[in-house]
Amino acid sequence: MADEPRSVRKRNEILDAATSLFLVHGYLGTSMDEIAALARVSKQTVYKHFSDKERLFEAIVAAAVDAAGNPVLEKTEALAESDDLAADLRAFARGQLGRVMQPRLMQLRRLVIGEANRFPELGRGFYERGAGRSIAGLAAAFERLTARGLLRAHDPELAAAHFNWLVMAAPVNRAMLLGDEAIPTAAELDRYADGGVEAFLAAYGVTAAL
Amino acid sequence: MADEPRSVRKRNEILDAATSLFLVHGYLGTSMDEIAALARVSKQTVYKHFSDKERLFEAIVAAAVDAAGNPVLEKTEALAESDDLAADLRAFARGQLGRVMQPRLMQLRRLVIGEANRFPELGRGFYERGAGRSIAGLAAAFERLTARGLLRAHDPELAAAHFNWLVMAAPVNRAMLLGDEAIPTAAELDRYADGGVEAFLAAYGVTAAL
Amino acid sequence: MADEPRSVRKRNEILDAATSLFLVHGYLGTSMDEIAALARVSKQTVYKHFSDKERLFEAIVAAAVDAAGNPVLEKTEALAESDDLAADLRAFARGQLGRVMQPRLMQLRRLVIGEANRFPELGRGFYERGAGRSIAGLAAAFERLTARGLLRAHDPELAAAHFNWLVMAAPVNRAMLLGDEAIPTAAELDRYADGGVEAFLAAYGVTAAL
Amino acid sequence: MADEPRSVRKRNEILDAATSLFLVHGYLGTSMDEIAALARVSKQTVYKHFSDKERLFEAIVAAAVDAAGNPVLEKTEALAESDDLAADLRAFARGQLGRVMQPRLMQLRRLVIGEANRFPELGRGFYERGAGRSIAGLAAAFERLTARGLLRAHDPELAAAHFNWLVMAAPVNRAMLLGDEAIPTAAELDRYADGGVEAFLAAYGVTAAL
DNA sequence: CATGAATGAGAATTCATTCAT
DNA sequence: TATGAATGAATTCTCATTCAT
Repeated sequence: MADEPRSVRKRNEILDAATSLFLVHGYLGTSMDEIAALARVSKQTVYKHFSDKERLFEAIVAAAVDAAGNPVLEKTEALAESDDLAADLRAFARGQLGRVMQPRLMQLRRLVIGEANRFPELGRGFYERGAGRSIAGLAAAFERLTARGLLRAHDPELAAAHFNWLVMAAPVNRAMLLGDEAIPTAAELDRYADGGVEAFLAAYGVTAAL
Repeated sequence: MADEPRSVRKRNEILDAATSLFLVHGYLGTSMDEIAALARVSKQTVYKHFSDKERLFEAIVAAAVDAAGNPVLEKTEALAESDDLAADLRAFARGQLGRVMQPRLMQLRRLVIGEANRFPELGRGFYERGAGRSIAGLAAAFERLTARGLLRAHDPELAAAHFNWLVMAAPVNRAMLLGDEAIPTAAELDRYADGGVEAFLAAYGVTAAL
Repeated sequence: MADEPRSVRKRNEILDAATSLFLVHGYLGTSMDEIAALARVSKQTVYKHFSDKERLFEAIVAAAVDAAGNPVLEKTEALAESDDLAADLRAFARGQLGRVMQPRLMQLRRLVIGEANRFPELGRGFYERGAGRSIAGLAAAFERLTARGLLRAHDPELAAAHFNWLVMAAPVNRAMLLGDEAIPTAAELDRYADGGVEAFLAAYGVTAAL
Repeated sequence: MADEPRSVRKRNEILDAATSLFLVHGYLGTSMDEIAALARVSKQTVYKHFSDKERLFEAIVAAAVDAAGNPVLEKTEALAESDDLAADLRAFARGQLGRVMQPRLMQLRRLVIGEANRFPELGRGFYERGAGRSIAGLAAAFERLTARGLLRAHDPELAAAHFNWLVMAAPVNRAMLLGDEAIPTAAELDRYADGGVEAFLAAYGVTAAL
């Protein structure tokens, strides 16, 4: 771990430098010189590892998306077998929202959206690993929960999207447009999550039928 | 009107050219030369009208946001006095979603988000005239509807946000990341709208209580 | 006088504007646009009166040199017939020094020196109407005064140069290099003048021989 | 010495090229392209060594002023202990005048004066290392010589200025305004020097009192 | 006659990329 | 392997000057 080859260490330093620059200044707003300088590496070294600025950028974003992770599948699988759905949905919602609203992820989302014309594949990757995966996982869970009689989701895909965005859309949209200072505190995020879950259960829950 | 002064005509041609270029290639990706060429105007003329690239960009975005309009207030006021809430909400949702999902507006949203670090005021303006205004108008309407016994929105602001994003979030988010080819057809948009309204009424409607 | 033709008035406004700009920013540092704007005249009007930027500049400097005047000849003629040489030399020195040290003239001198490579004739004109003329006038006076036995100037030309620069050189050189804030007060200038005259008389006067 | 690093050699070539161009065409009249071309260096290399045109200019002038030197202090110290004042003053005057009147120094003086508005510090530096230092050194010497009874300089500072300008002012002023062709020959300069010294001694010497 | 526009070049500065060393 | 230099084009912006209207 401390003994990884020089080359790998340099590569990571380049990735780190490039990531923080690209996230803040965008693709065109970041120069290879700045990246090399921040990574304290010669420009040649950068080009040795990444043949292109485009390729470097794509590697950056892919790595950042990966790093952001989205361990939703394990959680939705657990959700499908929940015994206290309201509580478990709340916990799930809080977890997901807190993860998504990290400043770095917000910046990454802005970056990917801003470059969607230039790098369409990045947008697709971001979507698929992000909201797409969440909604797919939720849809499977909601289908199972409906089968178990704990939910009434005739169209599980749609219900999953509704759940996802009831929880996320408002803070995400604000943060996209209003900048990182508009990112709510953890407590506020919890309220967004709880409010979304409450509305979702009112719409799709079975307890309402009592 | 056909006789407006040359100067005004030129100015508009510049604005048009700059808008289409900025929307597609972004701020840094668009050069003043390209703008002048597309407007079939000399660079000097561009600079005589807009002292700066930054100022030209801001003017572009402000004009585009204005042009996008958002005549939500009249509509939410009508909504507040609705006699057939389900139908009227559906109509409202369809109208808003169709308006918001116009390709040009999608591009503008991508642009503003991508440049939010460089031009924070633009993000704020976009938010306030867009989702912000919609939600505010809806909140007022929902408060009135709750008073009239047609809705149960204890927290009208939150209910408004929920309505807005139940209808919009899924297609907007997809289009942001997946590009204009991901913009659904009108029929699909109507389904999104109807599905969102249905979920909203299930959660906040009074008919469920019957 | 109040009724001079429009054209002449405009011409003077252009000259005024150009003068103040050229004096401060130099030839290359001043643009025709700025001149036209400051004169509140269209650029065409500027070009109607002065076919060229070069020609305008030359006209400016010539006019400024003329305006600075140098009414030295009348005074040196009077000097030649002085009955109280010490007092009259002092008065003359003070007058000349005060005239030369006006900020506008200092700026003009800087300008002409700075552009001496580009506009050699301007330097020549400035020299001839300035120090050159003063020294020539003084030389004639000193020759007469020597003939009258009031001075011992075997080489009147050299003595005139010595007089001129004993009085002027120190403050002029300082002001050239140290800027207008280094221009001495009137009282200080008088001391420079008196000191120069005193040294001159010690070197060239006849009273010392008593 | 022949083996100095490439980088240093390039830097010096840039400095040389920039100096000769700036001296002749001034700050605005010289372009970075011309400098790079004359130095046979790419523009990037220029910018890698000097981040700015302004900074390059300042470096040029500072280096030129330094290179001009002004080893006046040693000489004035020797002067203070002179046994043959007239001869030593003449030698000193001839040396200083010859040094100051070098064409390159004249050009530098014109440049600094012409840019005194844009670069005030350069004017100050030039003054302090030039006339200012000379006069200060002379003043100290004259004070000592007065104490030794070889001179009558009640106000040594003023006497020093008088000496300096009696020798220098006429040719310097002519050369400033009339261009390098007006620079006198060495023989003429010697006559200027001798004439100045003679007048100075007539005014401030003690032999006159015999 | 005077304004707005056009021209065409040139300014400073920066860029991504590649070649020497 | 990595540094400095080179390249060659592109960027924003300004300039002097000239047409049209």
